[in-house]
Amino acid sequence: MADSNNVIPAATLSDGAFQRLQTAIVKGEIPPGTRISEQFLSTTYGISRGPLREAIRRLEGRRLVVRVPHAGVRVVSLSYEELIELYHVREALEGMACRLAAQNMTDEEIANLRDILATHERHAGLKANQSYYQQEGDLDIHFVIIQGSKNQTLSDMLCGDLYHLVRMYRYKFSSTPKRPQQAFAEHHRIIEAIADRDGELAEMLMRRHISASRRNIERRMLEQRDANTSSGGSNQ
Amino acid sequence: MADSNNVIPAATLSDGAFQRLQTAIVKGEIPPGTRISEQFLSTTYGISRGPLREAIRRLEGRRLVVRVPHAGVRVVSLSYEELIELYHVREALEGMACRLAAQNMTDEEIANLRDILATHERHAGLKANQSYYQQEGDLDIHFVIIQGSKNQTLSDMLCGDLYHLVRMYRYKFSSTPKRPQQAFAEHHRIIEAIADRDGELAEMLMRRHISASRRNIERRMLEQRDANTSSGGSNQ
DNA sequence: AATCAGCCAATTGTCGACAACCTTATTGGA
DNA sequence: TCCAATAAGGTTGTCGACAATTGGCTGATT
Repeated sequence: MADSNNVIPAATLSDGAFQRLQTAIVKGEIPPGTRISEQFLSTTYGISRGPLREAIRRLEGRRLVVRVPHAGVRVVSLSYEELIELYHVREALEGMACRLAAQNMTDEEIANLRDILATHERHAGLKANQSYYQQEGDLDIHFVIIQGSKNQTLSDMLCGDLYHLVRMYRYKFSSTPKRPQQAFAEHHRIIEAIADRDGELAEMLMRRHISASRRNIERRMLEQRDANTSSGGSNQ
Repeated sequence: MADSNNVIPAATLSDGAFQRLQTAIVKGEIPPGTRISEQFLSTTYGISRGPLREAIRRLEGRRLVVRVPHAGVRVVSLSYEELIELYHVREALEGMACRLAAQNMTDEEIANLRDILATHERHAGLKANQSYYQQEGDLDIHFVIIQGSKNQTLSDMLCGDLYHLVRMYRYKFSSTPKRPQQAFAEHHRIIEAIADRDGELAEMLMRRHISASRRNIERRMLEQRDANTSSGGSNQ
């Protein structure tokens, strides 16, 4: 999902391996930093090393795996700095998506957006509010807004490569006590701006929303580094 | 160039083919829409089809080529709509880059930026002003500002994939009479904002700058469509 | 005991051949 | 004359085997 050409049932072995590997990486089934053995996957998937290598090269082009010549490939593992960089990119891109969504979404789509928010509200009321972040795809406010921009290029970048990459790391930092309620209120205001067709405001609110998430991560990471003063830090 | 890992002298045949192909595509030596024959390139580059296919798959992951199973791959060819979409993405991303550049560039780098602008001014004075757009790499204002953001992820996205893709199509529409002088003035204001460390203003100016280019393309494309009313438009 | 040299196993990189599929030219019929 | 079915040719997809390089292990030397 999230990819437009994913309904096609794998026209070729390489395509199949690519799809399986991408979803496996992106859903966290293969943890970041894991070394990928060609021979192992070859026997696991029941295909030759040829198509498998081609699939891996495609992943490499998408920056989902990192390869060092003659040594092997590993699932990409974001350092703290790279995660922050990613949030800056998200802020810019999703802000733009939000602006475009305000001018391109249909009234029905906006109504649907409101429904999703209401559903989340009910769930948040009776269940643990940390699950607010666990929604995916059509149930994720961000995802729906991005699709609503009607900009295919933007959607592909945000939903194909970045979306799941960010999701992989979201849970790590989303457990700040007050943050979920705050995020909920922010989402509410963003949707209202879109409903008002106020692209400028919608973009600004979305950027603030993501920027707040980023600062939240920065703060928590600093605390974490203070906790263990020796040998702190970045993975990999 | 433009890629951070390009100085490495091709540790493997596949890497070499990837670099050669990427630069060839991105510099326009292989025009958009051209069909790529594996056998031809295999003999041309003097390597087997295996590594070559892996290189192509990497290009595919970067969306520089598009492939239809069992039929072959073609160099990506942007339709009018996709080009416009790309400009929206650029506006968001380069705007952010500009904001970050204003807060992260060193004084020396800013001075260098001013020098480049002055050089362009002299060239524009005595030579045809259309060549203003032909600068590349370190001589391109946009390129230098993006690098100045010190955000590696952002730089990779903008300079690796999008930068050359946009350049491929720039010449097509850049020949509007008054546009170059206007662009020059806009660049001047942007650099001043960066020098003032005013990220907010720098971002706004850069976004206006790119937005103006986009509207320019939209207008020219409309004229072009009016000219030949029958069978207008998008390639592919 | 620690370090460095050299060897060995394992993994990655490359190749040529075969199979499957698409494209195109040709031929026959309407 | 035009369209459609068919067959030939060529291109892409897949495979197994071989070569090259890396990383770790053993063991000798200081």
